[in-house]
Amino acid sequence: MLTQAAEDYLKSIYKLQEKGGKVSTGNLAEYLDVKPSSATGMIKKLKTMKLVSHERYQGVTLTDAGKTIALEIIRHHRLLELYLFKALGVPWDGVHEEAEKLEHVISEDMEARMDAFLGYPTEDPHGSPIPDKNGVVLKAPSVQMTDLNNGQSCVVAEVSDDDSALLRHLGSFSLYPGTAFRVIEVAPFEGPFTIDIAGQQVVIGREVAKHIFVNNIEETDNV
Amino acid sequence: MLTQAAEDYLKSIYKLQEKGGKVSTGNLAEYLDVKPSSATGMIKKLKTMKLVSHERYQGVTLTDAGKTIALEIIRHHRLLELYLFKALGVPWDGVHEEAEKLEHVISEDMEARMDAFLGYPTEDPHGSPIPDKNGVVLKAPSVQMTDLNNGQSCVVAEVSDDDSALLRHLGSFSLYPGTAFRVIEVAPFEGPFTIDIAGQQVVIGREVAKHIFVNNIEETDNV
DNA sequence: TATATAATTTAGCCATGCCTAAATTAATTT
DNA sequence: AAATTAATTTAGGCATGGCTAAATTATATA
Repeated sequence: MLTQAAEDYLKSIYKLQEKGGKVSTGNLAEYLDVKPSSATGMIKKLKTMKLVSHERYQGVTLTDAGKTIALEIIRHHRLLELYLFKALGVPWDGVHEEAEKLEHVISEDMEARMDAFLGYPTEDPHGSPIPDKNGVVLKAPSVQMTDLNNGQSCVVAEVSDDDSALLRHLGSFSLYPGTAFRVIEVAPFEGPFTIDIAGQQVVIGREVAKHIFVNNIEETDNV
Repeated sequence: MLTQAAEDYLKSIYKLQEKGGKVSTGNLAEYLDVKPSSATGMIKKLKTMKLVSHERYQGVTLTDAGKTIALEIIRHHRLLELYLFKALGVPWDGVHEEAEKLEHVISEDMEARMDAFLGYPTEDPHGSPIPDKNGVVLKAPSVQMTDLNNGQSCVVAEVSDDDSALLRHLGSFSLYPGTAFRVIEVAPFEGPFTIDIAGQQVVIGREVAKHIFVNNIEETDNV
């Protein structure tokens, strides 16, 4: 069995790899809120376990074995988020923190029972894909909200799950995955977005919009 | 926040204290499957935290603060056992192992949500009392099955939760808490018990009977 | 009471995983 | 290309919580 710390490193490498491409010691350390020297140490250990590849100063890559474990942990996390949300009514801005601890601890049996209870779901409450039991992830293509233009309509696909305050903010506008909205105006000079959600006009700051991903984009006539 | 190890020590001290009275370093170490010297070390640490009292060679006692934490962990454990059993259908011989890991990790919020979901229960699936949120335990008095005599009828009150094979064995006779049975014969010389459960005759070994506690004892006529 | 035995504690080591500070290597600027 | 700056790694330390082996203290036996 891997330690919790090792699992967290693998998960983080997977997520950084997914976003940015190359994963440096420094990026990884920053993401995990540890010092670079600590990351170096763990990378060395994971390498001896053949869970990552690494050449000095070159960045880390997950091996197939490492990726399998990373996806297993991510699956646990997202199944737990959805389970806590649906079965216990934990608010969507609280499920991440709870899942972060539970993900390392649940058995395969419990994973399977939650999966069945939830009807073999494919998305967590923030719209992130839940890898299936074989580690297969199907992520619908989506676009960062900051790439939208005036007059476009779309549906929220996914939002960041790790910032509780952000989630409460989005929740106050009902900006959940599945919610449709229309861009009324993008303020110039990297300004905020004014959008229409179910007839309500709402202003979304640019920094917030970076954490929102959408799909089903359509051009609509201005009102 | 306490470490998981420290929580396990407090819980174990509470349980040993409950059964036997004096808790020695050796007993504690054996119960936790560590060496006595390891127990000494942790006892010292818990003492500096004022969670236990201890004088060299005299045995350990929980302070009020230590007892509060022990009961909190036991509450988590038993609520989890019942929750896993009722909400996820985990078999009763599997809930202990799972709860053993989860008990250290769930939040107060999750504890409260499970408690509400279950209707503020007072007993886990093995008949052990669930301390309430203030740490109050109400344990109905019960008698070890080995103290029963021929012709007595009773109801199963509680069984040990930590031996999975034993639980499967008991389950095969439907010997759950709440199940009534009548003692047909106690074999002499510390022999096994022959009992009647719902018309079925079953032989229960003495060692097994030591793990079963009963109440509502009545004398009945022999058939 | 003296001695043997059993329980407990101390001393010192190991692995994990974090840290700081210093050294090394790579990348960038002049 | 040389020098500066940035990234990474190494070296050595700390806390946790195990371990073994040796010393100590208590208990039981002769």
